[in-house]
Amino acid sequence: MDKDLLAKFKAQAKIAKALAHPTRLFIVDELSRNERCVCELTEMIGADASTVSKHLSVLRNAGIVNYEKRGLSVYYRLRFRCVLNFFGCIETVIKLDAKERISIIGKEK
Amino acid sequence: MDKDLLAKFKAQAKIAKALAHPTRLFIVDELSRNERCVCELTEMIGADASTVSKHLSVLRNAGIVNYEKRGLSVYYRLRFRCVLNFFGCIETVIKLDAKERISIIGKEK
DNA sequence: TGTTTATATGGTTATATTGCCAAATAACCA
DNA sequence: TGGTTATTTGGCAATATAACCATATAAACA
Repeated sequence: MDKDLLAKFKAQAKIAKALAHPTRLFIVDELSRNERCVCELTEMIGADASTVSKHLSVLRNAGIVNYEKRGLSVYYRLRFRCVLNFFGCIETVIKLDAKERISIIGKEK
Repeated sequence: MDKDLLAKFKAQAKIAKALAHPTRLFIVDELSRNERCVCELTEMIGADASTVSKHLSVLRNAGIVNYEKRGLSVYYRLRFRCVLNFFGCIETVIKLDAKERISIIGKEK
């Protein structure tokens, strides 16, 4: 595979990977409505604060979110709303998949 | 987190995860132009055929690709072109990120 | 039937990811 | 200054992923 092409796909994969976790998708979804501090997200998610912080660092590292410290809290924001477009498509995949699965029941080995 | 919401994000994460590898992104990109058999993809990618086959099984499993056996070969096709929309956004993230990184050089600790 | 070719699967090893706890850092306030 | 709260970081154990080799399956054809 061509070197430049490979670099492009590596960069893309990094971002897809950053989104590839239920907790991080929840965070992105939540941030699409409002900025949120870590403690709010931690409360909503119900995991250890350090776990949430690490998920946020993955999103930060991929360039998907921004943050701003105000007082004791760190507020995170979505940097690109277009990330959300992805999910429209994903929903298509999931729904069609569910439909086909129903029509296929009993046909699979 | 709500149970249904969690299930939704798990389903979405499965698809994002399936896309989160350079080789699989290459495959999706290639299939967006044309159907391809495993041997063609293997040739282009330059990895072991078993490795490519496993990547394809990940994409199959996530519902992203379809396949059809003809003779000795198995031809894979993209099931949803909308998956490609994602990459427009990803490119935005990557490019803006590169720009900002340049303007930040020397400012990072 | 036996051989060849294309794919898929099982097994193994190396590496990466996840989640928690404990400890460090940083801002605020008494 | 010392204490409190919010967040991040380091470390560790459990689990998942990726790549290869060897093997199994399946179609084509002599």
